Amino acid sequence: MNAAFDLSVDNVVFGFDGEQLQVLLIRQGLPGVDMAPDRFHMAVPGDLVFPEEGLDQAAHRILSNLTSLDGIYLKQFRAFGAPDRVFEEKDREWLTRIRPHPERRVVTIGYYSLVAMADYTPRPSSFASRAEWCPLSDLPRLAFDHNDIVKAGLLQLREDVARESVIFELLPEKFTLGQLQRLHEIILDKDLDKRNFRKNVKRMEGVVPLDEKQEGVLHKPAQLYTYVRPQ
Amino acid sequence: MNAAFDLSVDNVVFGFDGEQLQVLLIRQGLPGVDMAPDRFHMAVPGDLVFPEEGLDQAAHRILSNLTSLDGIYLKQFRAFGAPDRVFEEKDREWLTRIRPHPERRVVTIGYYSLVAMADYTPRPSSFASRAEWCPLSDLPRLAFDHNDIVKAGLLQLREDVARESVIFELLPEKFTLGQLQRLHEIILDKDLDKRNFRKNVKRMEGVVPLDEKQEGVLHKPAQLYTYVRPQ
DNA sequence: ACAAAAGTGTTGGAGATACACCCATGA
DNA sequence: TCATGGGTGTATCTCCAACACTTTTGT
Repeated sequence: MNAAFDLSVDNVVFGFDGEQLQVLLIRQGLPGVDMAPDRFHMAVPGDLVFPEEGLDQAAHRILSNLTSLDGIYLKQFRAFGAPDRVFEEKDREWLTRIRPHPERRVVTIGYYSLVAMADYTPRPSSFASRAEWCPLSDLPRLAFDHNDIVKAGLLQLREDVARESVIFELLPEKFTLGQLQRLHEIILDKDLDKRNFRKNVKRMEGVVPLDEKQEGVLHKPAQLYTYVRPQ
Repeated sequence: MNAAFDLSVDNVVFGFDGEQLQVLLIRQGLPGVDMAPDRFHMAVPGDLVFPEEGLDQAAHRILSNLTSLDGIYLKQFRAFGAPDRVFEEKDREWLTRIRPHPERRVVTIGYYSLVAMADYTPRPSSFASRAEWCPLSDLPRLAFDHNDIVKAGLLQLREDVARESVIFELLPEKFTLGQLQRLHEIILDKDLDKRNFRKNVKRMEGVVPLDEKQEGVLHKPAQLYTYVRPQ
């Protein structure tokens, strides 16, 4: 009855390269230790919440520590608390080496975040010996229940794209309507009609054309747009 | 750095009486102790998660314990983890008397649930010395951050009403289209046109007319309907 | 000249909105 | 007979889906 939990935050960071959605993964290693290749897992960047820290605050701190990504959009989407979240032997081993209370049950709060890959290059640090983008369509087996967490994050993203204007976080500051459309198509996983899509964009607040065109492309250069948050 | 958290679940239970939305509250008392009236708070039914228990499971168990409501719709909507969630003196005092580790920071997972008030009469037990319905429009100051939790639960409910067919959980087994419309109006907080609303219902799966009419009302009795979950 | 993506309008159908009157019952 | 909510249809408008050709650039 003397329940004590560890609390963590896991960030599903989506990036967009103009082609496909990617997820930011870290390699769970130990500082200064070379591990056998089958002894670690890839994972979503997450860590324990500090005793005196709010959840959103923790999510930002942890993401910044592990990937040097700062001031980005982060949204809590769900708690994951199955008692058997940590079920693989090598996950348990890793916890034993890095956590003060490795046996403790840990409940995690899932956040998703969006990043324009062009604008940010993540730099690993701390216990993440590498941080890298991985195409969503090609995810490996991840640590703990992180495959579920990514899947749930994607579902939430899909729902949010329609209502909020979250999506612009994934684009560089200057973008073409083609990029915007491709991104919609990828997130919603369905094809959209170009002319209809452009009509909708015209009706949309905040998408403003610049006095600038694409350069260095091997086709007709597109008009560049930017997004200014309404109000 | 030796973080240990308590983890709880709080259930925002919405009920509908045909007139307005209500929320189920418990009076946080101590078993067998008469407390001065200003020494307790009303609260949403919640309690600590057991060490070996899943979150959804805990939500059901706790709700059942505190209110004798079983097998009802429950949906996780958000975690609340501000470090200062417990800031009132009397909340702290209450925790001291009832919790093994009253000083521990507690993070709570918010669930909302829906109940047809006509079909369920909650019965209090355990440390809730009373469970009662309270109109949403007339909420008192609640314990901890429970006012925020209720507000967030309502927002989530609003979003879910359109997509899912959650709403029928709030109605008795047999209901009139008038009741269904009023419920929509209350949840969405806007007036709907009767004829248009009825057209939409006709297009909706699962709403089937019964061979029965309202009785004992002082106006033209309405056709009764029931909801059968599609498939 | 060719390849590759950008850009541009119209039409038909479905769904949303707005609107006003008669009906059945209990008191 | 009156008060109360139940029940019904039509016209208009807006939004959505379907559809094909010309333009501009780099190679």
